[in-house]
Amino acid sequence: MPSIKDVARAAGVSTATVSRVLADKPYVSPEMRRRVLEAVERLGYRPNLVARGLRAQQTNTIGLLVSDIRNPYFTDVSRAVEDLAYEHGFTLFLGNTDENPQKEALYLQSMRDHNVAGLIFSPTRHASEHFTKLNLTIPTVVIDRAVREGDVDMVLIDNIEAAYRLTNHLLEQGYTRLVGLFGETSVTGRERQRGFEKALREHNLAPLQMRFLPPYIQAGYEATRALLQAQPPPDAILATNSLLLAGALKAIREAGFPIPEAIGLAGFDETTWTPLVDPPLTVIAQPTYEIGRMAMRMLLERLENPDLPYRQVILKGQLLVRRSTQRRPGV
Amino acid sequence: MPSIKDVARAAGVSTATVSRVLADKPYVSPEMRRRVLEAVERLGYRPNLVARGLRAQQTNTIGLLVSDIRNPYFTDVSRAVEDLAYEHGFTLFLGNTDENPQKEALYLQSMRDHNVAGLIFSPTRHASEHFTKLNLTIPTVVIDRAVREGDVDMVLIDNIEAAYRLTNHLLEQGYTRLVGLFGETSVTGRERQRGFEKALREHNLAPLQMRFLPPYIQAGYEATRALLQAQPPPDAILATNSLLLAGALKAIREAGFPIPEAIGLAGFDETTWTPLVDPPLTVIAQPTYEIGRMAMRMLLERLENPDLPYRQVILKGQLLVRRSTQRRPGV
DNA sequence: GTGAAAGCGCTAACAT
DNA sequence: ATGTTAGCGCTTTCAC
Repeated sequence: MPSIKDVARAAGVSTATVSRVLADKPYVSPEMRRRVLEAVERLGYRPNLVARGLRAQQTNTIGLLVSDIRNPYFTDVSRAVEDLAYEHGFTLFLGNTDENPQKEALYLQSMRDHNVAGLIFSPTRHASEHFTKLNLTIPTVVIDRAVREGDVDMVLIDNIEAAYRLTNHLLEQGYTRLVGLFGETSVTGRERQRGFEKALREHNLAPLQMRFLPPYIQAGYEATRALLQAQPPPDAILATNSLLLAGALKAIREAGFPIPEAIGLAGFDETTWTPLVDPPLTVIAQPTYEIGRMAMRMLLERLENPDLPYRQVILKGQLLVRRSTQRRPGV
Repeated sequence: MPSIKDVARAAGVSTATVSRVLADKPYVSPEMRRRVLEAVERLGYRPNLVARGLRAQQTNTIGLLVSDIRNPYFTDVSRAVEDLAYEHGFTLFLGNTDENPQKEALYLQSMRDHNVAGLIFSPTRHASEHFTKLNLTIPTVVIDRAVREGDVDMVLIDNIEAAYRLTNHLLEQGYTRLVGLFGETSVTGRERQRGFEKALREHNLAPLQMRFLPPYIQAGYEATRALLQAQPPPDAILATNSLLLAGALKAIREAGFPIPEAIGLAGFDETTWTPLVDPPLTVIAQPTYEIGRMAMRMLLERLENPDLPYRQVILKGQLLVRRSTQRRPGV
């Protein structure tokens, strides 16, 4: 790998001139520019980004910390983030925290140690509740989970409202014995629970059951299996992420309850399969790509202008009504 | 951010001693070690990885280049890679190439510029056919797509065999007018086509149609829609990745052909939804997590020992027979 | 055992 | 307009 010195020697100029040419700085004669570019070309020179990062005390990397990239929500978000990062010459560090505060802390350390320019970050419940204690000096945009205190940019959806809307839809369809499955590890789960309860309360109903679960299909499956044993069983299940939803569907299927007649099923997150399963599922679709794009855009703006006031962007989920909750198709 | 100098000053030693202590080098007196560690603790010192990377001419990062992280195959692989990377103190750079040789080339450049220690890489068809011309000096493990020439470690599945097995299964079920949907942009698509044709030939049949498509649901959907118009229509469709498969399912559904009676549907890649859709889909399940883990393990071994002979690991896909191809449930 | 000093590749302040 | 040089933070000779 040739260094800037090699280029300077080959072009018969100083390294400073090479640097100037490459940075498109003014005050370089056309002749010098030509000679430098020729040498760069001939040697196949590429600037060493590690050296540049050290010197500039600033790298062109950004860190993306999510709980699990396999969660379709984060898969989509990460794609959006990466797209925009790529367009702007940033490279993406990816880390899965597994909703584990310790792993999360290690990754935050690592991102700092790597001197990333910025961070897009979906904090665990623990981190979102003690955000200021994290002492993040890196420009950060928080996604998906609201942070109580602390100055940060955030991109969120209105979880309470979305869960409220979804629950109301179930109630309008005549379901009354509702069960809620929530993520236990993020504040998002709590918020969706609030919307769920609010809708029920307004109808003078109480939840039949509520479960806070880790974000795995298996967890949704096992919880649902158990819940279906109750006498009388629930007549509707609301699962607040795509993993719990998939698990719930599997359990209801196996138990032989017809959907939507005996039991209604609704959840969060539009994925490839929600319209394709049997029956197609009613969900709140989050604008995942837009969330990722917005987060990255806000980060870029903050890098450009650190004094910007902190902003909190709240996007709305979209209710997609499908057969899994259509108990009254005629109504 | 305190630097090693600050630690040295605080501990009353030289930076060399601090470095030695942190690297757990021998020949440091217990007293010095104690003082250094105390100062490190007190100042909250963290080594700057950018500086270390420059000095060592070696970073603790690895690059993962895939066509699209949203493809469930790559989502799973990336999770496995990240797990193992994390366990070994490596941080992951992620890039989507979109099957675009130019974007791919830029990313390969970028990875080199960042001086990554190693690369896990799913080449476009173009790159896999001209692999030596890529002139990769970084230790690399190629996944998913075989590379013709060139010394590289690879982790693959036997695509010809898998497609052959899947096609035979369709033929055994009595389907005869088979259509194949293949990825156009990777060599994987070609290989699966070979297995498809081989099975047909052995039954003295010819494919009704074959289509090479970009890896998008929409592409699978549109192609299938068109294919179903034929007179007589196909009686089975084989889609060689999960995106084309989802598109095909959607089109068949809309056209109102009952699966598996009027038309059989089979494909590649087990995902959350393949067992949950209506009807559940027969697929070749690739051991995605194992592929990612193996790739990363091979990379770590090569970093440890660059003189290792190059290895090609071929894993077998697993045929999961479900209702979508069960035309003869009794047989 | 410990410290002084060079140097990884780059940029920017300063000198000319 | 161009060159000289210091220094980003670290590790590793080399000298003592």
